[in-house]
Amino acid sequence: MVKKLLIMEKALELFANQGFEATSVQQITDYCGISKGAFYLSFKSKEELIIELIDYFMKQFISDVDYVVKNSKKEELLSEFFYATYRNFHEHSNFAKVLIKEQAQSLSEAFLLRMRNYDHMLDKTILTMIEHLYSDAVEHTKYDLVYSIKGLVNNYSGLILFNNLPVDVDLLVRSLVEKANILAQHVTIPFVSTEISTLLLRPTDEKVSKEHLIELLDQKLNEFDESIEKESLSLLKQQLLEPSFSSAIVKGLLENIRNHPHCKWISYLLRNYFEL
Amino acid sequence: MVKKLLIMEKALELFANQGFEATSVQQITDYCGISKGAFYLSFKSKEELIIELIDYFMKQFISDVDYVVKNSKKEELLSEFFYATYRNFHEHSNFAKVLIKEQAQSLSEAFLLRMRNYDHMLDKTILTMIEHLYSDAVEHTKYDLVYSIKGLVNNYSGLILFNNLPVDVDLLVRSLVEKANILAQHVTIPFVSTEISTLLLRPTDEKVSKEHLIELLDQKLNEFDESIEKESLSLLKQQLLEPSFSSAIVKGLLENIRNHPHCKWISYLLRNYFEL
DNA sequence: TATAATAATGACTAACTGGTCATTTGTCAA
DNA sequence: TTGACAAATGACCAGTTAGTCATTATTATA
Repeated sequence: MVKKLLIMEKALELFANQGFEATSVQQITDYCGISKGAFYLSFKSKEELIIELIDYFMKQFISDVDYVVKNSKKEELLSEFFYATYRNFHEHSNFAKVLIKEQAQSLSEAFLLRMRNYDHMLDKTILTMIEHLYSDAVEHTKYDLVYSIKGLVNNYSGLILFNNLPVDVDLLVRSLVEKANILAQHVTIPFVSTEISTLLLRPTDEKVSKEHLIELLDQKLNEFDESIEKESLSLLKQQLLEPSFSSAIVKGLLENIRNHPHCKWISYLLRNYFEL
Repeated sequence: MVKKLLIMEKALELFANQGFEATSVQQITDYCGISKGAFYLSFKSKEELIIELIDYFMKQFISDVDYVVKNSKKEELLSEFFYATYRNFHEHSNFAKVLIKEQAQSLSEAFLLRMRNYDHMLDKTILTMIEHLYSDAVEHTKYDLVYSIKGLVNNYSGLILFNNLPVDVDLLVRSLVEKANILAQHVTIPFVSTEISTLLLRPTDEKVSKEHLIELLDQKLNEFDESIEKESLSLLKQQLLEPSFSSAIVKGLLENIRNHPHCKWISYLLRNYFEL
């Protein structure tokens, strides 16, 4: 299983520099110092690799940002959001580069749908943040604001990533916070109206079923040795099967697993399921 | 020569849908209904095709926007800028898609440098616009504003192009104008400072030499039959060799050729050369 | 040590890539 | 009708691609 991560890391590096299409499996295996056959023991195709990469990093990114948004004090919410975003882009800069490069690229339909799905989740998180911050004041402009904020993030990220700019993180965040606030307070003419937003924010995204969550929990339970994490996962499974704990306890249990990289996603899903 | 345009058009369509790397010369020639050999009679390589595409459309785009910026009344300047931008993106939507998709893509070094060059020209035009509009009021934030405005354009363009949104152009422009004005008036914490801008806006771009302009003029003169355009070009060449006309006359001559698609670029270069 | 099970290899395939060039086709004037 | 020239063809080349699989190496178990 460690080999899989090696391949993902090295491949990501190559993708970030040359693009997905322009990087061959041979190049990846050479760069990893493994044989071509070994690659196909870990991934059943080159496309599966890119999809796993997308899943791996987007799940972390979205869980992280969503947690921050839902657990920050109002006065720090916006800056915490931008810090979280920057942190993710910075720590996984190769992935960020691939993301920006390949954003609209065709690749496969499967890839596109997946990306749109994650994008949509991020939209919802940002919308939640905006509603919480400005409530009724931005009723007519909130969807427009979502895209403006995403736009700000994309612009400055691209600028920084592809020009290797020296970054004063605090300045960057202050600058972004100011812009977001300014736009929220002064914009009166939204381009993305409520009508248009219905075209963008697709109506239904499949509700995560209890069964699916339990399946995921079982999977994770097998991965862990005895630990706080394992115990927490086990208790969360109990709560799923028959609710008995108070929401404070559930929240605490989620907190226990939150910081383990392999639990961020399940933690995000459960937090939404329990509506915490 | 008409075949060259056919190839460019059809290839652009494929590039917009599949990306440059993912489109083969075979596909292009099949789509054009010509043989592979015929392709190589028009372009000496696949890369030359993409470079010619970039040149063809970017020259039109930049000349157009630059003209609008330098010839609009102050109160309409911003909206004229956004209209011009939208018009170009809309009329050449396939090129716009390629541009957004392939923006950061590796491709070749030659391609990258070329793109950066055009990008830089656009930056300068936007900067000129901002300085003219807000003068001293944005002294510390103007570089940041350049990237914010470019960001706005990119975001909304991407949104519209890749989601096939129905567009109310007037609304779009009003919305963008408002945002630009709001940012210009309220932003106090620029991320792109004067220092950082020196890293982005490269210091020197080779000054277009008089000889180069004359060469271009001669080239265009051969293309035209007797016409107002040809006469204007000829007079402009005279003016280059030994200035005698007043700037009003020169401006009029430039106006004569401006709208001919093959003259937009030379018109842009001359306008900058004569500092009109 | 012997046996079974798993991990890893890299030569191989079939399909496709950008690009070439001897050959054919089409279009003129004589 | 002929001949000269340009335009267009597509079989072909050498190289690369994603993916396979018989073979070999490594490890664990008894």
